[in-house]
Amino acid sequence: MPIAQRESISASVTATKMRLLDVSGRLFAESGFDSVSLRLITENAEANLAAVNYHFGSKEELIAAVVEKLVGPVNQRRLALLRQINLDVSGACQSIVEAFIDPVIEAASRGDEEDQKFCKLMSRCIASRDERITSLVLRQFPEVLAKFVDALRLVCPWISSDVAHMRIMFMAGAMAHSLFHYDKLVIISEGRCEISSLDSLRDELVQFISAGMLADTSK
Amino acid sequence: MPIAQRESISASVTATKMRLLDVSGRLFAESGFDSVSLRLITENAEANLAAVNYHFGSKEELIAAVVEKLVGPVNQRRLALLRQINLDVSGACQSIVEAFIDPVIEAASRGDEEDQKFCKLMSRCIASRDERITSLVLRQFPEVLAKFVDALRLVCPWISSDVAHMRIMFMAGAMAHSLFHYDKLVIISEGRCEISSLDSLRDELVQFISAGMLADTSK
DNA sequence: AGAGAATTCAAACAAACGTTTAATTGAGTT
DNA sequence: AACTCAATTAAACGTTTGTTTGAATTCTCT
Repeated sequence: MPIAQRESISASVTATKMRLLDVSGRLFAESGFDSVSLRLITENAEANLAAVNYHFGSKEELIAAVVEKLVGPVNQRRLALLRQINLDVSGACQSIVEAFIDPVIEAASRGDEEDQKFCKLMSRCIASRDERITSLVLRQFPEVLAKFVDALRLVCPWISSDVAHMRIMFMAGAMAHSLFHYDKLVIISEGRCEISSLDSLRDELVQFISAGMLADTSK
Repeated sequence: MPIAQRESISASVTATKMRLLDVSGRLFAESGFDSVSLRLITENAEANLAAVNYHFGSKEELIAAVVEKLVGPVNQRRLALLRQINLDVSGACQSIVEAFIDPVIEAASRGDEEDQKFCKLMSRCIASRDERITSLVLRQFPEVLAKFVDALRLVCPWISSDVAHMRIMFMAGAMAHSLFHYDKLVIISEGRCEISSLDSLRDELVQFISAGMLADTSK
């Protein structure tokens, strides 16, 4: 039924196309990109099986659309937050770490979906082991990496360029891993670790990584 | 009727079976567990297509064999190293971190294969997003987690149980992520970061994580 | 209302997958 | 030499996958 077609004639994005994007993201978060079939997607989106190929061309292009829609805004927000930091004040290192992490937490909390789903999908993008995914994600990442390395080395002059690059990688890994698995911590710890909210996870991540960033081997 | 029977004679492991295990590990490291077909495995192992089902029962059991053969010894070595640590001396925190990381580095360097392949496979096991894999890996992990949490809290009494659990998770994430992606750092950094050996990566990991472990929020 | 583009639909496609089957080999035992 | 049984082989099985097709339907605009 034509209800929401009041606006935007030329730049029209079909309701079905948006539904496919939305459902795909939710299913990809749960089971990964490969495990989710087009049949499962189109059934959940109440669309025809051929809808994905019609609107996106192929499953691969659907995945690309989901990934880029997800990581693009996050990286832009990271750069925006980084620009706002006064690198001269003490605590600037923690601000850098927050500029990297908070865009993900914000996006997760802002979403109409549950936080978990978003975190899992984001984690699958950041730390994917699939070359087809990483090539999509890493396309935007060189700029982010370079800017954060520069900022980090301004705040911590004793860190070499190589070490700075590695530490950014450590940060990404710690974040991606814990974003994906933090809800399992209760089980793995056999009840010894209580459920932690996403916000408390964020706080601990910032503390841990900030301390790691400030580490001085030569000291 | 061929039956994939449990090894009544424990010493008898066929040459074909060992070749399948070896080739599977190498291929799984490159492309992941799902993407590698039994046909590709058996061709590379110069065995018949039915060989996997004959010797292991199913592909799933082959994966389980590969995973357990890989992560089992590493976890045992972790616990052994942890027991040897004198938790009273200064620098004990770094020793704990080393006890977690070094077994992986040792196994990678000891292998007859290239380091990269081993690291990628190990990383796929540790930080897998596939429930079927994580359930295998995490079976042994509660003991490791509990022991490392206890040791960490002895050395850093100001850390709560919840925070200790999270920091172990951060450590695993930083390690797994960098083990898998460190060889890509040259490309992502657009040449600004030189190739780093596995040993130098290990040293920086230890420095970074040790500092993170020692972080004191209340300070 | 009617022409034309855009979308949806059911059906079929070829390819790849893990698994199973039945026949065959080959060394060790009686 | 006949028998045994684990191991290997070629071939086929039934599913599932992404993709394509052509007709039917719905929407847009004059």
